[in-house]
Amino acid sequence: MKIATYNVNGITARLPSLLRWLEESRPDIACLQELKAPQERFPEAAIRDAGYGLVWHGQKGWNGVAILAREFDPVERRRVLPGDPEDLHSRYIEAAVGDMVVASLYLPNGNPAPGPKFDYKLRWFDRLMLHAAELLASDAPVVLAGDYNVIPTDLDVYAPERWLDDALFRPEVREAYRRLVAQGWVDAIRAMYPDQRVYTFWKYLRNAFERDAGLRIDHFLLSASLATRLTGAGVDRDVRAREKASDHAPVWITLAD
DNA sequence: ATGCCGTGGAAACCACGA
Repeated sequence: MKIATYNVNGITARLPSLLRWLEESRPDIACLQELKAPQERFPEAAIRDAGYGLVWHGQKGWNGVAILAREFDPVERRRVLPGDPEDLHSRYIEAAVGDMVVASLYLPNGNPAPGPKFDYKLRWFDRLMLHAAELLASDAPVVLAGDYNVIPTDLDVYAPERWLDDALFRPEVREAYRRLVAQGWVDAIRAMYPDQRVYTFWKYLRNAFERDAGLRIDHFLLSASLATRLTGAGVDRDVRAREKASDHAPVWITLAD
């Protein structure tokens, strides 16, 4: 079982690349973020033609998340993170895929910090923590996959000293991530690569990818029953190297059946 | 230190990203 997460940075602009990657990588489940398309303009037919059932939550202009499952229709459980009826950003969708619960999430960026956007990020984090605790208590196999916009540690950024005041790396955010994981989740990429630098995002600017000036901000959090099945993980860096690439690379894990 | 690049929406520039 292969599960991937991929911030596409615009599903419309990325559709050809996405379809090529799906065919090559053949994930059983793919969580997408930053669709940047309204609900009715998501290219559903093209994804279904590629062999994937799906649920998605679009939004005009920004955000947007989806869950794709190969030869399977995910059963939507929720399309908002509970806790704030006034939050209209489409940043969370959750579905059952077989006996597994899968969430695709796009945590707010939070810059500039401090400020209202940073406050929103921290509030969103609090809501995620409450919901994640409920999911853990359910004892279902759960994977929370997506763009967390969190650099967890110094090992996850090419130049930590340059990111100290950034909303992705501020102490409050690292602490929130640490507390979330401490509920009992396993950070799958870090579990597979305890000491290595693994990046999932490189800015478009200044040849960041060629210099490998990257960040690890796309994460898989696994509940305990899934973590024991973890057999592999990787980043499809070749996809990031292509023409017309997203600034994020697809990230994936494999689980024993 | 920087929005230098990229996307989308609206309008031929702007917001936003991380």
